[in-house]
Amino acid sequence: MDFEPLGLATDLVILTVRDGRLQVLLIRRGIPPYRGRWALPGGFVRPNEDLETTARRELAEETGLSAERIHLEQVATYGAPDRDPRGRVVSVAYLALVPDLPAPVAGSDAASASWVDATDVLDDSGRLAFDHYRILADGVERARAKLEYSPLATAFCPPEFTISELRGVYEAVWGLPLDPRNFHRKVTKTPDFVEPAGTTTTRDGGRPAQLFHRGTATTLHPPMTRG
Amino acid sequence: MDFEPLGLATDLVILTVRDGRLQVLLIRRGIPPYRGRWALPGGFVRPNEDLETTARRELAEETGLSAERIHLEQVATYGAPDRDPRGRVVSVAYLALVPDLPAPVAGSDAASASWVDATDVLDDSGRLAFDHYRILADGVERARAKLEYSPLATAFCPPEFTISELRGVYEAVWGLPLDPRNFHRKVTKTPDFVEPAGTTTTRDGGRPAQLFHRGTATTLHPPMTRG
DNA sequence: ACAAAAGTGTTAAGCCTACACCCATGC
DNA sequence: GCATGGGTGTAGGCTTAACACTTTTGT
Repeated sequence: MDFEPLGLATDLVILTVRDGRLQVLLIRRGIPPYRGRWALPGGFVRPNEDLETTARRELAEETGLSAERIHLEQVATYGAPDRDPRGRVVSVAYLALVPDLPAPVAGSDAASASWVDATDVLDDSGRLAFDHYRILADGVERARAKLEYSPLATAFCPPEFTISELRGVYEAVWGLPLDPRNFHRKVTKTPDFVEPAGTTTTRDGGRPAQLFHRGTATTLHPPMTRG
Repeated sequence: MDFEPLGLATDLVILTVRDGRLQVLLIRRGIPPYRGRWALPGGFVRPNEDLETTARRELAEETGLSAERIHLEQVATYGAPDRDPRGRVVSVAYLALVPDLPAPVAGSDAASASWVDATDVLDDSGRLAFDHYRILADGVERARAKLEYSPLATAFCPPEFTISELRGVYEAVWGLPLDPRNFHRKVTKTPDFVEPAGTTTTRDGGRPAQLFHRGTATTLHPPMTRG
Protein backbone atom coordinates (compact mmCIF):
# COMPACT_ATOMS: atom_id res chain seq x y z
CA MET A 1 0.00 0.00 0.00
CA ASP A 2 1.41 3.34 -0.96
CA PHE A 3 0.49 5.56 1.94
CA GLU A 4 1.85 8.88 0.85
CA PRO A 5 1.97 11.76 3.35
CA LEU A 6 -1.45 13.31 3.43
CA GLY A 7 -3.75 15.16 5.78
CA LEU A 8 -7.46 14.41 5.93
CA ALA A 9 -9.83 17.03 7.30
CA THR A 10 -13.46 18.03 7.35
CA ASP A 11 -14.72 21.57 6.92
CA LEU A 12 -18.21 22.65 7.93
CA VAL A 13 -20.67 24.98 6.30
CA ILE A 14 -22.92 25.68 9.28
CA LEU A 15 -25.98 27.65 8.24
CA THR A 16 -28.81 29.20 10.18
CA VAL A 17 -31.53 31.78 9.59
CA ARG A 18 -31.42 34.76 11.93
CA ASP A 19 -33.32 38.00 11.58
CA GLY A 20 -34.69 36.82 8.27
CA ARG A 21 -31.26 36.35 6.74
CA LEU A 22 -29.16 33.32 5.90
CA GLN A 23 -26.06 33.29 8.05
CA VAL A 24 -22.96 31.13 8.18
CA LEU A 25 -20.73 30.41 11.15
CA LEU A 26 -17.15 31.54 10.53
CA ILE A 27 -14.07 31.59 12.70
CA ARG A 28 -11.23 34.05 12.58
CA ARG A 29 -7.95 32.22 12.25
CA GLY A 30 -5.53 32.82 15.09
CA ILE A 31 -2.57 31.01 13.55
CA PRO A 32 -0.93 30.87 10.15
CA PRO A 33 -1.56 30.19 7.39
CA TYR A 34 -4.17 32.84 6.61
CA ARG A 35 -3.81 34.27 10.14
CA GLY A 36 -6.52 36.83 10.84
CA ARG A 37 -8.67 35.72 7.91
CA TRP A 38 -12.16 34.27 8.17
CA ALA A 39 -12.51 30.55 7.56
CA LEU A 40 -14.98 27.74 7.86
CA PRO A 41 -14.73 25.69 11.04
CA GLY A 42 -13.03 22.37 10.55
CA GLY A 43 -10.34 20.03 11.73
CA PHE A 44 -8.45 16.88 11.07
CA VAL A 45 -9.95 13.43 11.06
CA ARG A 46 -8.56 11.34 13.88
CA PRO A 47 -7.21 7.83 13.36
CA ASN A 48 -10.08 5.36 13.30
CA GLU A 49 -12.66 8.12 13.24
CA ASP A 50 -15.42 8.09 10.68
CA LEU A 51 -15.78 11.19 8.49
CA GLU A 52 -19.24 12.06 9.75
CA THR A 53 -18.12 11.52 13.34
CA THR A 54 -15.41 14.09 12.79
CA ALA A 55 -17.92 16.52 11.37
CA ARG A 56 -20.31 16.04 14.32
CA ARG A 57 -17.49 16.48 16.79
CA GLU A 58 -16.41 19.74 15.16
CA LEU A 59 -20.00 20.89 15.02
CA ALA A 60 -20.45 20.26 18.73
CA GLU A 61 -17.20 22.05 19.52
CA GLU A 62 -18.16 25.12 17.52
CA THR A 63 -21.81 25.47 18.38
CA GLY A 64 -21.89 23.96 21.85
CA LEU A 65 -24.81 21.86 20.70
CA SER A 66 -25.05 18.20 21.29
CA ALA A 67 -25.13 17.56 17.61
CA GLU A 68 -27.44 14.58 17.66
CA ARG A 69 -30.50 16.26 16.24
CA ILE A 70 -28.75 18.58 13.81
CA HIS A 71 -29.09 17.98 10.11
CA LEU A 72 -25.69 17.13 8.65
CA GLU A 73 -24.86 15.97 5.16
CA GLN A 74 -21.77 15.56 3.06
CA VAL A 75 -21.39 18.03 0.22
CA ALA A 76 -18.15 17.39 -1.64
CA THR A 77 -14.46 16.73 -1.24
CA TYR A 78 -11.74 19.18 -2.15
CA GLY A 79 -8.29 17.88 -2.92
CA ALA A 80 -6.33 20.23 -5.17
CA PRO A 81 -2.65 19.56 -4.37
CA ASP A 82 -1.92 23.19 -3.51
CA ARG A 83 -5.07 24.05 -1.60
CA ASP A 84 -3.22 24.17 1.73
CA PRO A 85 0.26 25.71 1.91
CA ARG A 86 1.23 23.38 4.74
CA GLY A 87 1.13 20.32 2.52
CA ARG A 88 -1.32 17.96 0.92
CA VAL A 89 -4.59 18.20 2.80
CA VAL A 90 -7.80 16.74 1.43
CA SER A 91 -10.96 18.11 2.98
CA VAL A 92 -14.42 16.61 3.05
CA ALA A 93 -17.01 19.37 3.33
CA TYR A 94 -20.21 18.92 5.32
CA LEU A 95 -23.31 21.06 5.41
CA ALA A 96 -25.03 21.59 8.77
CA LEU A 97 -28.37 23.31 9.24
CA VAL A 98 -29.19 24.57 12.70
CA PRO A 99 -32.15 26.45 14.17
CA ASP A 100 -31.73 30.02 15.32
CA LEU A 101 -30.05 29.25 18.62
CA PRO A 102 -31.41 30.93 21.72
CA ALA A 103 -28.10 30.09 23.38
CA PRO A 104 -25.12 32.04 22.06
CA VAL A 105 -22.44 30.19 20.18
CA ALA A 106 -20.12 28.77 22.80
CA GLY A 107 -17.25 26.35 22.75
CA SER A 108 -13.54 26.07 22.96
CA ASP A 109 -12.92 28.14 19.83
CA ALA A 110 -15.93 30.33 20.32
CA ALA A 111 -14.06 33.48 21.22
CA SER A 112 -13.38 33.98 17.52
CA ALA A 113 -16.54 32.46 16.03
CA SER A 114 -19.41 34.52 14.70
CA TRP A 115 -22.46 34.42 12.50
CA VAL A 116 -22.01 36.30 9.24
CA ASP A 117 -24.51 37.04 6.48
CA ALA A 118 -23.94 34.42 3.82
CA THR A 119 -24.76 36.73 0.95
CA ASP A 120 -22.21 39.26 2.15
CA VAL A 121 -19.48 36.63 2.18
CA LEU A 122 -20.54 35.32 -1.21
CA ASP A 123 -20.31 38.83 -2.62
CA ASP A 124 -16.58 39.00 -1.90
CA SER A 125 -14.69 35.96 -3.09
CA GLY A 126 -11.46 37.02 -1.37
CA ARG A 127 -12.64 37.15 2.20
CA LEU A 128 -12.17 33.51 3.17
CA ALA A 129 -9.01 31.47 3.70
CA PHE A 130 -7.98 28.48 1.58
CA ASP A 131 -10.63 27.43 -0.97
CA HIS A 132 -13.38 28.04 1.56
CA TYR A 133 -15.18 30.48 -0.72
CA ARG A 134 -15.82 27.64 -3.16
CA ILE A 135 -16.84 25.30 -0.35
CA LEU A 136 -19.27 27.84 1.05
CA ALA A 137 -20.73 28.53 -2.38
CA ASP A 138 -21.24 24.82 -3.00
CA GLY A 139 -22.81 24.34 0.43
CA VAL A 140 -25.23 27.22 0.04
CA GLU A 141 -26.19 26.09 -3.42
CA ARG A 142 -26.87 22.60 -2.05
CA ALA A 143 -29.13 24.06 0.62
CA ARG A 144 -30.98 26.22 -1.89
CA ALA A 145 -31.56 23.31 -4.21
CA LYS A 146 -32.67 20.89 -1.52
CA LEU A 147 -35.33 23.22 -0.18
CA GLU A 148 -37.15 22.65 -3.44
CA TYR A 149 -37.63 18.94 -3.28
CA SER A 150 -37.03 17.99 0.35
CA PRO A 151 -38.50 19.03 3.70
CA LEU A 152 -35.05 20.30 4.67
CA ALA A 153 -36.27 23.77 5.57
CA THR A 154 -37.67 22.35 8.80
CA ALA A 155 -34.08 21.68 9.88
CA PHE A 156 -33.69 25.45 10.30
CA CYS A 157 -36.70 25.59 12.61
CA PRO A 158 -37.19 24.76 16.27
CA PRO A 159 -39.19 21.59 17.05
CA GLU A 160 -42.45 23.53 16.79
CA PHE A 161 -42.88 26.29 14.27
CA THR A 162 -45.53 28.23 12.39
CA ILE A 163 -46.05 28.18 8.66
CA SER A 164 -44.88 31.75 8.34
CA GLU A 165 -41.68 30.94 10.22
CA LEU A 166 -41.12 28.16 7.74
CA ARG A 167 -41.81 30.59 4.93
CA GLY A 168 -39.23 32.92 6.45
CA VAL A 169 -36.66 30.17 6.02
CA TYR A 170 -37.45 29.81 2.34
CA GLU A 171 -37.37 33.54 1.81
CA ALA A 172 -34.04 33.91 3.60
CA VAL A 173 -32.33 31.01 1.87
CA TRP A 174 -33.64 31.83 -1.59
CA GLY A 175 -33.46 35.57 -1.09
CA LEU A 176 -36.89 36.26 -2.55
CA PRO A 177 -40.40 36.89 -1.22
CA LEU A 178 -43.11 34.25 -1.42
CA ASP A 179 -46.87 34.67 -1.36
CA PRO A 180 -47.94 33.84 2.22
CA ARG A 181 -51.34 32.47 1.19
CA ASN A 182 -50.20 30.17 -1.57
CA PHE A 183 -47.24 29.04 0.53
CA HIS A 184 -49.52 28.15 3.40
CA ARG A 185 -51.80 26.11 1.20
CA LYS A 186 -48.98 24.30 -0.52
CA VAL A 187 -47.11 23.34 2.63
CA THR A 188 -50.15 22.12 4.49
CA LYS A 189 -51.44 20.17 1.48
CA THR A 190 -48.17 18.38 0.69
CA PRO A 191 -48.52 14.99 2.38
CA ASP A 192 -46.42 14.55 5.53
CA PHE A 193 -44.41 17.73 5.06
CA VAL A 194 -45.62 19.17 8.37
CA GLU A 195 -48.02 17.91 11.01
CA PRO A 196 -50.22 20.07 13.24
CA ALA A 197 -49.11 20.18 16.85
CA GLY A 198 -52.60 21.16 17.96
CA THR A 199 -51.46 24.34 19.69
CA THR A 200 -51.19 27.93 18.61
CA THR A 201 -48.94 30.91 19.21
CA THR A 202 -49.14 34.65 18.81
CA ARG A 203 -45.39 35.19 18.86
CA ASP A 204 -45.47 36.46 15.29
CA GLY A 205 -48.24 38.99 16.08
CA GLY A 206 -51.71 39.14 14.56
CA ARG A 207 -54.09 36.24 14.57
CA PRO A 208 -52.85 33.16 16.44
CA ALA A 209 -51.05 30.73 14.19
CA GLN A 210 -51.12 26.96 14.39
CA LEU A 211 -47.91 25.29 15.44
CA PHE A 212 -46.53 22.39 13.43
CA HIS A 213 -43.71 19.94 13.65
CA ARG A 214 -41.84 18.06 10.95
CA GLY A 215 -43.68 15.35 9.11
CA THR A 216 -42.27 12.07 7.92
CA ALA A 217 -41.85 12.98 4.26
CA THR A 218 -38.37 12.70 2.78
CA THR A 219 -39.16 14.23 -0.59
CA LEU A 220 -41.78 16.73 -1.64
CA HIS A 221 -44.28 15.98 -4.40
CA PRO A 222 -44.78 18.37 -5.98
CA PRO A 223 -41.67 20.39 -5.16
CA MET A 224 -41.63 23.93 -3.83
CA THR A 225 -40.95 26.35 -6.65
CA ARG A 226 -38.32 29.02 -6.66
CA GLY A 227 -39.22 32.18 -8.51
CA MET B 1 0.73 18.72 10.83
CA ASP B 2 -0.45 15.34 11.88
CA PHE B 3 -0.14 13.26 8.75
CA GLU B 4 -1.42 9.92 9.86
CA PRO B 5 -0.97 6.89 7.59
CA LEU B 6 -3.76 7.00 5.09
CA GLY B 7 -4.53 5.95 1.55
CA LEU B 8 -6.48 8.17 -0.82
CA ALA B 9 -8.23 6.64 -3.78
CA THR B 10 -10.93 7.28 -6.33
CA ASP B 11 -13.54 4.76 -7.41
CA LEU B 12 -15.57 5.11 -10.57
CA VAL B 13 -19.19 4.36 -11.31
CA ILE B 14 -19.01 4.22 -15.11
CA LEU B 15 -22.47 3.95 -16.61
CA THR B 16 -23.69 3.44 -20.14
CA VAL B 17 -26.90 2.41 -21.85
CA ARG B 18 -26.58 -0.69 -24.04
CA ASP B 19 -29.40 -2.70 -25.55
CA GLY B 20 -31.90 -0.52 -23.72
CA ARG B 21 -30.49 -1.33 -20.31
CA LEU B 22 -28.40 0.62 -17.82
CA GLN B 23 -25.02 -1.02 -17.45
CA VAL B 24 -22.04 -0.44 -15.21
CA LEU B 25 -18.40 -1.23 -15.89
CA LEU B 26 -17.00 -3.67 -13.33
CA ILE B 27 -13.67 -5.38 -12.99
CA ARG B 28 -12.96 -8.75 -11.50
CA ARG B 29 -10.32 -8.44 -8.82
CA GLY B 30 -7.18 -10.48 -9.51
CA ILE B 31 -5.53 -9.90 -6.17
CA PRO B 32 -6.61 -9.92 -2.52
CA PRO B 33 -8.50 -8.60 -0.77
CA TYR B 34 -11.78 -9.70 -2.32
CA ARG B 35 -9.89 -11.69 -4.97
CA GLY B 36 -12.26 -12.93 -7.64
CA ARG B 37 -15.03 -10.57 -6.63
CA TRP B 38 -16.48 -7.83 -8.81
CA ALA B 39 -15.53 -4.27 -7.96
CA LEU B 40 -15.71 -0.76 -9.31
CA PRO B 41 -12.65 0.42 -11.19
CA GLY B 42 -10.46 2.73 -9.18
CA GLY B 43 -7.00 3.45 -7.93
CA PHE B 44 -4.86 5.54 -5.70
CA VAL B 45 -4.37 9.25 -6.08
CA ARG B 46 -0.78 10.06 -6.97
CA PRO B 47 1.25 12.67 -5.16
CA ASN B 48 0.44 16.11 -6.52
CA GLU B 49 -2.43 14.77 -8.57
CA ASP B 50 -5.83 16.41 -8.41
CA LEU B 51 -8.77 14.16 -7.53
CA GLU B 52 -10.56 14.65 -10.82
CA THR B 53 -7.32 14.08 -12.70
CA THR B 54 -7.03 10.73 -10.99
CA ALA B 55 -10.58 9.88 -11.94
CA ARG B 56 -10.04 10.84 -15.58
CA ARG B 57 -6.83 8.84 -15.72
CA GLU B 58 -8.59 5.75 -14.35
CA LEU B 59 -11.46 6.29 -16.74
CA ALA B 60 -9.10 6.43 -19.70
CA GLU B 61 -7.28 3.31 -18.51
CA GLU B 62 -10.49 1.33 -18.14
CA THR B 63 -12.41 2.44 -21.19
CA GLY B 64 -9.60 3.25 -23.58
CA LEU B 65 -11.30 6.55 -24.24
CA SER B 66 -9.52 9.84 -24.23
CA ALA B 67 -11.69 11.01 -21.42
CA GLU B 68 -11.84 14.67 -22.41
CA ARG B 69 -15.42 14.68 -23.58
CA ILE B 70 -16.84 12.28 -21.04
CA HIS B 71 -19.18 13.57 -18.36
CA LEU B 72 -17.56 13.11 -14.96
CA GLU B 73 -18.78 14.35 -11.61
CA GLN B 74 -17.94 13.74 -7.99
CA VAL B 75 -20.57 11.83 -6.03
CA ALA B 76 -19.40 11.33 -2.46
CA THR B 77 -16.50 10.29 -0.30
CA TYR B 78 -16.38 7.09 1.72
CA GLY B 79 -14.14 6.92 4.73
CA ALA B 80 -15.31 4.36 7.27
CA PRO B 81 -12.18 3.27 9.14
CA ASP B 82 -12.71 -0.40 8.35
CA ARG B 83 -13.89 -0.14 4.77
CA ASP B 84 -10.63 -1.59 3.43
CA PRO B 85 -8.95 -4.49 5.27
CA ARG B 86 -5.52 -3.30 4.15
CA GLY B 87 -5.71 -0.17 6.28
CA ARG B 88 -7.28 3.23 6.29
CA VAL B 89 -8.27 4.10 2.75
CA VAL B 90 -10.56 6.99 1.95
CA SER B 91 -12.18 6.86 -1.46
CA VAL B 92 -13.69 9.67 -3.48
CA ALA B 93 -16.35 8.28 -5.81
CA TYR B 94 -16.94 9.72 -9.26
CA LEU B 95 -19.79 9.12 -11.67
CA ALA B 96 -18.95 8.83 -15.38
CA LEU B 97 -21.53 8.66 -18.15
CA VAL B 98 -20.37 7.33 -21.49
CA PRO B 99 -22.13 6.68 -24.79
CA ASP B 100 -22.62 3.14 -25.99
CA LEU B 101 -19.10 2.55 -27.25
CA PRO B 102 -18.72 1.12 -30.73
CA ALA B 103 -15.17 0.19 -29.70
CA PRO B 104 -14.90 -2.61 -27.15
CA VAL B 105 -13.63 -1.79 -23.70
CA ALA B 106 -9.87 -1.91 -23.93
CA GLY B 107 -7.02 -1.00 -21.64
CA SER B 108 -4.37 -2.37 -19.40
CA ASP B 109 -6.86 -3.95 -16.99
CA ALA B 110 -9.41 -4.67 -19.67
CA ALA B 111 -8.98 -8.41 -19.66
CA SER B 112 -11.15 -8.59 -16.58
CA ALA B 113 -13.47 -5.63 -17.21
CA SER B 114 -17.04 -6.02 -18.38
CA TRP B 115 -20.36 -4.27 -18.66
CA VAL B 116 -22.95 -5.61 -16.28
CA ASP B 117 -26.63 -4.77 -15.91
CA ALA B 118 -26.85 -2.23 -13.11
CA THR B 119 -30.20 -3.47 -11.88
CA ASP B 120 -28.86 -7.03 -11.57
CA VAL B 121 -25.98 -5.84 -9.42
CA LEU B 122 -28.28 -3.68 -7.32
CA ASP B 123 -30.51 -6.67 -6.70
CA ASP B 124 -27.74 -8.50 -4.87
CA SER B 125 -26.01 -6.41 -2.25
CA GLY B 126 -23.28 -9.01 -1.66
CA ARG B 127 -21.83 -9.21 -5.13
CA LEU B 128 -19.37 -6.33 -4.95
CA ALA B 129 -16.15 -5.95 -2.98
CA PHE B 130 -15.58 -3.38 -0.24
CA ASP B 131 -18.45 -0.89 0.16
CA HIS B 132 -18.85 -0.70 -3.58
CA TYR B 133 -22.49 -1.72 -3.45
CA ARG B 134 -23.26 1.47 -1.54
CA ILE B 135 -21.12 3.55 -3.91
CA LEU B 136 -22.86 2.08 -6.95
CA ALA B 137 -26.28 2.64 -5.41
CA ASP B 138 -25.43 6.26 -4.66
CA GLY B 139 -24.02 6.80 -8.15
CA VAL B 140 -27.05 5.31 -9.89
CA GLU B 141 -29.40 7.31 -7.71
CA ARG B 142 -27.49 10.47 -8.60
CA ALA B 143 -27.84 9.70 -12.29
CA ARG B 144 -31.56 8.97 -11.95
CA ALA B 145 -32.18 12.18 -10.08
CA LYS B 146 -30.15 14.36 -12.40
CA LEU B 147 -32.00 13.20 -15.48
CA GLU B 148 -35.01 15.01 -14.10
CA TYR B 149 -33.67 18.49 -13.90
CA SER B 150 -30.55 18.52 -16.08
CA PRO B 151 -29.80 17.65 -19.71
CA LEU B 152 -27.48 14.92 -18.48
CA ALA B 153 -29.17 12.20 -20.52
CA THR B 154 -27.39 13.53 -23.59
CA ALA B 155 -24.10 12.44 -21.99
CA PHE B 156 -25.17 8.85 -22.72
CA CYS B 157 -25.71 9.64 -26.38
CA PRO B 158 -23.33 10.01 -29.32
CA PRO B 159 -22.79 13.56 -30.63
CA GLU B 160 -25.87 13.25 -32.82
CA PHE B 161 -28.94 11.38 -31.68
CA THR B 162 -32.64 11.05 -32.31
CA ILE B 163 -35.34 11.91 -29.81
CA SER B 164 -36.27 8.28 -29.43
CA GLU B 165 -32.67 7.37 -28.68
CA LEU B 166 -32.73 9.99 -25.97
CA ARG B 167 -35.99 8.57 -24.71
CA GLY B 168 -34.35 5.16 -24.60
CA VAL B 169 -31.80 6.59 -22.17
CA TYR B 170 -34.51 7.83 -19.84
CA GLU B 171 -36.38 4.55 -20.03
CA ALA B 172 -33.24 2.52 -19.30
CA VAL B 173 -32.04 4.67 -16.42
CA TRP B 174 -35.43 5.03 -14.81
CA GLY B 175 -36.57 1.55 -15.70
CA LEU B 176 -40.00 2.59 -16.90
CA PRO B 177 -41.66 3.30 -20.25
CA LEU B 178 -42.43 6.83 -21.38
CA ASP B 179 -44.99 8.03 -23.88
CA PRO B 180 -43.03 8.67 -27.10
CA ARG B 181 -45.32 11.47 -28.25
CA ASN B 182 -45.36 13.49 -25.06
CA PHE B 183 -41.64 12.91 -24.58
CA HIS B 184 -40.93 14.23 -28.05
CA ARG B 185 -42.96 17.34 -27.47
CA LYS B 186 -41.45 18.04 -24.09
CA VAL B 187 -37.84 17.62 -25.13
CA THR B 188 -38.13 19.71 -28.25
CA LYS B 189 -40.05 22.46 -26.47
CA THR B 190 -37.69 22.80 -23.50
CA PRO B 191 -35.43 25.72 -24.41
CA ASP B 192 -31.88 24.73 -25.38
CA PHE B 193 -32.19 21.11 -24.29
CA VAL B 194 -31.47 19.82 -27.79
CA GLU B 195 -30.81 21.56 -31.10
CA PRO B 196 -31.72 20.20 -34.53
CA ALA B 197 -28.74 19.06 -36.56
CA GLY B 198 -30.69 19.48 -39.78
CA THR B 199 -30.17 15.90 -40.91
CA THR B 200 -32.19 12.73 -40.54
CA THR B 201 -31.58 9.05 -40.07
CA THR B 202 -33.52 5.85 -40.54
CA ARG B 203 -31.30 3.76 -38.28
CA ASP B 204 -34.16 3.21 -35.84
CA GLY B 205 -36.49 2.03 -38.64
CA GLY B 206 -39.76 3.60 -39.72
CA ARG B 207 -40.09 7.17 -40.79
CA PRO B 208 -36.82 9.12 -40.87
CA ALA B 209 -36.08 10.86 -37.61
CA GLN B 210 -34.45 14.23 -37.14
CA LEU B 211 -31.00 14.22 -35.60
CA PHE B 212 -30.18 16.53 -32.72
CA HIS B 213 -27.18 17.51 -30.70
CA ARG B 214 -26.92 18.83 -27.15
CA GLY B 215 -28.15 22.29 -26.48
CA THR B 216 -26.63 24.81 -24.12
CA ALA B 217 -29.07 24.40 -21.25
CA THR B 218 -27.66 23.39 -17.89
CA THR B 219 -30.96 22.90 -16.10
CA LEU B 220 -34.38 21.95 -17.42
CA HIS B 221 -37.44 24.11 -16.80
CA PRO B 222 -39.79 22.45 -16.34
CA PRO B 223 -38.08 19.20 -15.29
CA MET B 224 -38.70 15.82 -16.87
CA THR B 225 -41.07 13.80 -14.74
CA ARG B 226 -40.50 10.30 -13.48
CA GLY B 227 -43.53 8.16 -13.03
C1' DA C 1 -61.71 50.66 16.16
C1' DC C 2 -57.51 49.54 13.96
C1' DA C 3 -53.32 47.11 12.58
C1' DA C 4 -51.35 42.86 11.74
C1' DA C 5 -50.88 38.39 10.57
C1' DA C 6 -53.59 33.75 9.68
C1' DG C 7 -56.05 31.36 6.72
C1' DT C 8 -59.85 30.37 2.75
C1' DG C 9 -62.01 31.05 -1.92
C1' DT C 10 -61.81 31.96 -6.69
C1' DT C 11 -60.30 32.45 -11.33
C1' DA C 12 -57.43 32.29 -15.33
C1' DA C 13 -53.33 30.43 -17.28
C1' DG C 14 -50.25 26.89 -17.94
C1' DC C 15 -48.68 21.99 -17.73
C1' DC C 16 -49.39 17.03 -17.89
C1' DT C 17 -51.65 12.73 -19.54
C1' DA C 18 -53.82 10.04 -22.55
C1' DC C 19 -54.88 8.92 -26.85
C1' DA C 20 -56.60 9.79 -31.84
C1' DC C 21 -54.57 10.64 -35.87
C1' DC C 22 -51.51 11.57 -39.85
C1' DC C 23 -46.57 11.19 -42.11
C1' DA C 24 -42.52 9.02 -44.38
C1' DT C 25 -39.79 5.43 -44.91
C1' DG C 26 -38.26 0.04 -45.82
C1' DC C 27 -39.88 -4.21 -47.33
C1' DG D 1 -49.91 -2.59 -49.30
C1' DC D 2 -48.27 -3.10 -44.71
C1' DA D 3 -45.35 -2.64 -40.67
C1' DT D 4 -42.66 0.54 -38.14
C1' DG D 5 -41.44 4.29 -35.93
C1' DG D 6 -41.78 9.86 -36.27
C1' DG D 7 -44.37 13.56 -35.22
C1' DT D 8 -48.85 16.77 -34.40
C1' DG D 9 -53.52 17.82 -32.37
C1' DT D 10 -56.68 17.97 -28.79
C1' DA D 11 -59.64 17.37 -24.62
C1' DG D 12 -59.80 16.81 -19.57
C1' DG D 13 -57.55 17.08 -15.21
C1' DC D 14 -54.36 19.09 -12.15
C1' DT D 15 -51.12 22.80 -10.42
C1' DT D 16 -49.92 27.36 -10.12
C1' DA D 17 -50.06 32.47 -9.50
C1' DA D 18 -52.49 36.39 -8.30
C1' DC D 19 -55.39 38.51 -5.41
C1' DA D 20 -60.14 39.42 -3.01
C1' DC D 21 -61.84 38.37 1.24
C1' DT D 22 -62.77 36.71 6.05
C1' DT D 23 -60.89 35.47 10.84
C1' DT D 24 -58.64 36.29 15.28
C1' DT D 25 -55.70 38.28 18.03
C1' DG D 26 -52.99 42.72 20.54
C1' DT D 27 -53.23 47.53 21.54
